[in-house]
Amino acid sequence: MYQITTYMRILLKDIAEKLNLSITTVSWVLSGQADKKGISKATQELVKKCAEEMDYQPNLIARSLNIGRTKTIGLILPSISDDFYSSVAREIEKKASEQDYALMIASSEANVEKEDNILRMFRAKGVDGIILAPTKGSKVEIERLIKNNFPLVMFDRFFPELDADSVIIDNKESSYQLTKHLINRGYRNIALITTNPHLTTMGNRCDGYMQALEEAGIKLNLSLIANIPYKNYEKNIVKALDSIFEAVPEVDGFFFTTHILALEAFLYFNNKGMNFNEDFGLASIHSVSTFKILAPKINVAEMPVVEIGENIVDILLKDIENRDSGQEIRERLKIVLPCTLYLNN
Amino acid sequence: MYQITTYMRILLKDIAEKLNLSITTVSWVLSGQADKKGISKATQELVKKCAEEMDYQPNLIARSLNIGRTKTIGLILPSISDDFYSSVAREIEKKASEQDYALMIASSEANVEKEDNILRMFRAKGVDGIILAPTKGSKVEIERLIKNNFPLVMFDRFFPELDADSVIIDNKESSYQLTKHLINRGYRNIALITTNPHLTTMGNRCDGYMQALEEAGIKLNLSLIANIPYKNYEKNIVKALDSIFEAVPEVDGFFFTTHILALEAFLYFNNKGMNFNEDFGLASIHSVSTFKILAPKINVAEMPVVEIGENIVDILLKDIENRDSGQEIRERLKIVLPCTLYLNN
DNA sequence: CTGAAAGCGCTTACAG
DNA sequence: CTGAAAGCGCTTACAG
Repeated sequence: MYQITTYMRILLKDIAEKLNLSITTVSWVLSGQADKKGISKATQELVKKCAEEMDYQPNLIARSLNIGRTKTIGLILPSISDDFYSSVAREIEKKASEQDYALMIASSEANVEKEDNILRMFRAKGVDGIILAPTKGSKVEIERLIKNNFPLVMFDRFFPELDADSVIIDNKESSYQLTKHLINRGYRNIALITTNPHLTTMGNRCDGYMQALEEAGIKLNLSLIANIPYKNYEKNIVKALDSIFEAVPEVDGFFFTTHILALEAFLYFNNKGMNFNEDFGLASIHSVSTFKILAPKINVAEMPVVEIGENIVDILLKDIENRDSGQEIRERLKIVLPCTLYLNN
Repeated sequence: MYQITTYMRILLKDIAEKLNLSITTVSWVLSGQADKKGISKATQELVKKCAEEMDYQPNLIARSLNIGRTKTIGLILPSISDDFYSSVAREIEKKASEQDYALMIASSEANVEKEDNILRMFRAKGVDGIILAPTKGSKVEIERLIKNNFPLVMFDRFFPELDADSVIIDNKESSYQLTKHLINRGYRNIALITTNPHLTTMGNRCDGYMQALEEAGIKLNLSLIANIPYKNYEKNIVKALDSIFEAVPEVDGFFFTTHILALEAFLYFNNKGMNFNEDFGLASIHSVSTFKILAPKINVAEMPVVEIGENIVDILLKDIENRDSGQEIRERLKIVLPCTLYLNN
């Protein structure tokens, strides 16, 4: 049998042979079960010292194969480098590592096929649970996991038809509050700049906008609504803004359903030499730090990144525990976290 | 023996039993060695069809234990959410997944102990190689890996005393060019805003600054040099800028050794109501997209994120191949990539 | 063309 | 207080 040359690695066997003990005894000591198994203190000391000296590192692959757990969770993001996703990833990693879980991360690039492949790969690699910011499209693979009671938490996006644990924000309420605030401040021709409104997350944000208009008795002006295709949004938003300014020159406000679009619009305004901070009422779901300089008067509903990360990991680890202890499948948790509103007058 | 209840998983054994074949045969077909081993086409078809129908997923943990390889690489970053690091992480994931490698990611939080723990954890989990943006401090664990010829590539920071593969940028040259450009444009009192100058990376950037001054016959003014402690840099930079403006009111330029400090300085300038784009010559190593609006005239040396990611993965996979084929230890590669300069006049 | 069996490095029920 | 042995689910040298 051919075994790949790997550099010298100390095994339980090596320690056992050196000390004239059985592998069993060594394993028990090093896995902290020595007292439970009644190993003498003297032996415990010997084993620990020897393991230290030889710089023993357990082979966790072997352990995983044996116990059926890897202490690893898988995270699937549409994009690793996106500001929001990478912030959530950071919180997830932090929380997970506190509980001794490692993190595998992969990018679906907003592509269902890739997402499915990653889901299958993660399962094949034996992750204990999966965290997913899903992309749109067929959900066969996800449904299979849920049906099998595989620990899975979705976030950011929400699919009412899937009975999965999920952590999202109060999309409609925050959007409603932001739009209402703009209206209260006297703006009447508020454009809605969004992307992918067919996704529940984005759809709810649009709903909030519309509800605020309706309550104020402002008629919806379709010329003020821009649905930016996400692919090449940098180009598409230029066209969309051009046509809004052409069709509705009296536009006096902008509600952006994501900070990414807001940022891109600022670039557009800036290129056009517009004094957009003075001339328009601005609002956006989420922000980045540079908004403080770029658009100091923008109204923002800030996503609670830390809480999102914490909730996700809490739920997932509970799921994992549950499954390991053979519990009944409990009802899925659907967490909705409030955004923090930063309103200017 | 107690085995954790995991949901029904199809094994090679299940397929073998169903088809009245041996596990060996099934394994050979599914791992693409059927022709080599002379399995009849008919059997091949049967096996493939059955595996498909039963939705067979190989247990990669078992495979890994057997072959001593996991097809997984580990990535250690000081911070996952940092703009530069998450961009590099994205490229690494992309390149790695193309080659069928998965990515484990962990954050050292710029803490040597954590870094060491992660290195040990990654090894225990059997990653095939490690990519590391190292933090300062003792390098015992890294040296051990290098000594053992474990596939390892460092990036962003460089330690001359470590004989490791590394991918960095031309820190001194880019800094020299940026500073020289400011001088050519007539600025004479250029402040140097840096952090951690004892790190080779940052030290080289400072050297570039000093070389440009020296060549121009400008005497180094220590009052214009600010070394911002990285911890709480948001607070520390305020103090540092305050004292620069107090000590050298005629300061007319700023060279930032990282975009993070530049961004924070813009916030400061902005809060003070300074017209910093008009009054100062600005330069920075790396940027973020909002610089286009915030500081349209800043001179920038842009880090080649894509090339960095590609080089890292290329080298690491070559290291892995090398070790697996039992090659001699080849000389370590120390790649220095040029930044792209964006100079304004 | 196909299979029985050993082995990867652990964990743990069972025996003494 | 300690150990021999089975098993986790694969891969593969060897035999036929």
